[in-house]
Amino acid sequence: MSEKPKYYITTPIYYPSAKLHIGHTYCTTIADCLARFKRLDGYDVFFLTGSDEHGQKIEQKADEAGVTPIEYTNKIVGMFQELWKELNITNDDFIRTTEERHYKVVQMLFQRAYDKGDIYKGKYEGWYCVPCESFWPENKLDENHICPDCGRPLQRVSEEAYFFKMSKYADQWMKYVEEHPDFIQPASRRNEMIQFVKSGLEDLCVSRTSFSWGIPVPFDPKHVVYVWFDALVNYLTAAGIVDDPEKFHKFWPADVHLVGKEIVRFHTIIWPIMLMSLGIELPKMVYGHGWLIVDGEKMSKSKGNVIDPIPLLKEFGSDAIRYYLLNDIQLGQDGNFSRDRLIGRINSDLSNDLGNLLYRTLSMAEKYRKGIVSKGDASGDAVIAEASSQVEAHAADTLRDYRDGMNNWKINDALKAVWTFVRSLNKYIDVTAPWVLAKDPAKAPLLDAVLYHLCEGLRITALLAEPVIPIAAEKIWNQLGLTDFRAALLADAVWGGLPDGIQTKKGDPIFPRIEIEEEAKEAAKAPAKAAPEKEKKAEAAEEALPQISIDDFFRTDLRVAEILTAENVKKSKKLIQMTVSLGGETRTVVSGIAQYYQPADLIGKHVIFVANLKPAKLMGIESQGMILAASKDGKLVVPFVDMPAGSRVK
RNA sequence: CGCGGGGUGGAGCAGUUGGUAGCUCGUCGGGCUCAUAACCCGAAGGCCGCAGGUUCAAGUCCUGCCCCCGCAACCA
Repeated sequence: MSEKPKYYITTPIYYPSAKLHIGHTYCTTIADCLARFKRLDGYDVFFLTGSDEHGQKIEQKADEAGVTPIEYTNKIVGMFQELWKELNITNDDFIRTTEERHYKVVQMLFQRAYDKGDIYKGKYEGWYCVPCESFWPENKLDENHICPDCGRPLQRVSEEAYFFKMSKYADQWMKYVEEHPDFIQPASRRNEMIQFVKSGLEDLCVSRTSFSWGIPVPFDPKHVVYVWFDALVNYLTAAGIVDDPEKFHKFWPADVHLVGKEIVRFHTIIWPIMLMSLGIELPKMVYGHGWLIVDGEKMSKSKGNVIDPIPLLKEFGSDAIRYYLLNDIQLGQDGNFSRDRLIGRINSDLSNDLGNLLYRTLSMAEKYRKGIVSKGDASGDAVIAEASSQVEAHAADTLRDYRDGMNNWKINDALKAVWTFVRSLNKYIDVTAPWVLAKDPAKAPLLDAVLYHLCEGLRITALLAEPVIPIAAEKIWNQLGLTDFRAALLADAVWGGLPDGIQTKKGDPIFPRIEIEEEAKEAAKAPAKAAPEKEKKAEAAEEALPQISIDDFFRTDLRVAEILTAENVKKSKKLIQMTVSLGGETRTVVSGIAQYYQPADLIGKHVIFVANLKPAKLMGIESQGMILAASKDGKLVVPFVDMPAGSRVK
């Protein structure tokens, strides 16, 4: 009686300062696919995701919204959970860092590290740029101590904080990583991290006094625990380190933390060192996946090309999105998300290859055999016998390659193997031509054998496809006349599992084709979810503005301003700093137009200027207003006017 | 010399320890009629960013350069 092997996989816990985008969806989808695969392969799986809810930013956002921080995060975290439901994510737990169970763990572990002498009270000493409001560590500065951003002199400042002795463990870390080459994956990230540690580790600031939305330091409650000692510990909390020692014993260490490349450093350096200090075993692997790029550009709010997965899910269904993300994107590196490609993959792989295979197979079963599929006998025809045994052998090869791919972080290779098999079944139909066999009653055993091979091939395909397209996989299973899909295991994906004489039940196509014309109509109807996302977003934003009264309008003080000076902001690609005259007074303004205008072309020009805009700091420079510009398709044009500086614009 | 990723048929990507350059889509031609205008077969299309070097042999290893894209780091 051997116990089931266990598998503990996590995603990062996401920060609820905004809705999740397709990038988070990508990460969670990968984790879900692996979790489902392991379950299918007989593992006892614990799959964790959650939310990281503390910190100054949440505190501010909640304040702006006029609610308490927990009210704020409740709402956004609810949206996270809704998204995971829509995507068919099978997480076994959802941890929120605001939960009681987590407080206990953080405080206990913080205390433990403190008792051990690895946390000490110190002063956050550093060089501070007042205009930029940012700290700079010594090693980023030269002997002049000027701000790397704005070039102004820095001030030496200090504030009380607790520190964690990272530096103490640098050698131990290096030794561990050398002895565990698989700990950081892929290898390129590992090399990056080794370089980083070689360049020297500094102790980590683990508490703050400047905000209060966090877990209090147990022995010094005016401090709250800062970021990593709070967030990373979630993996222990959920595994039951305090509440459920038996569970913890079973599942810890985690088999893999799946993270985006931007947080690989925290998960592969800070986290292991924390665990070393706490005397807790390290996770077996941290895998850093790449990012999703949208039509060649990184997603960002300012570009307006952030993709919201919800409309996509509503339009195409979770299986299609999952399939696309898992098949079309290379795991270790950045991948391109494109709506056109998504539709292309749905049509060619899901509708044409797989969906149509099921549909035509069951159509023939229905037409020729009233839906009943018997094993038959292929030996009466050399060609059919040969083709049939090839299908059987291919099924076994497919299972092997699929397993290899799934186990080695090559999900797309695994899927490629499955789809090669699917195409071979389509070809098998062509070679055996069942419609010919159906005309000759003497060939009934051959026809049965062919239909059986097709259905059995589809049964195996359904099992292998489950981690990726769970809904469709179950539909295939049920249409074949099978039951209890949820209880099926990968071990059942061997040839011959389909019962003799089973009654199939053809249904509607499992993946209807997406017709391009309909798609265009759909896109026209619903701009927000249509491609190219970029432009549509911009249009939607414009349309979305509510009507305002004339009084509202006059609250904006628009003036003609003359540009007196203009220069590129140092180290900035986008910003131009200008001084402008409003007739009487002059203002400093920073504008993101450097990619479209040369400073020299601006001097002397008269532009429309928002004179009563609240000042804001950009690259450390205070911008006291805004120059109006028209934007379209990512291009900017500043309208010039021929009126004296200071003129009111209305 | 700030850090990192990348340049491979029209598009998007694979190419393990060097050994005949592959896949999907698209295009063109043919086949089939069970099927969701689908499926099957075939073909065209590549100085593997550039230039050197190592080697019997380089997409792959080394050096230099060019170009694109992220981040640091900002579109008020």
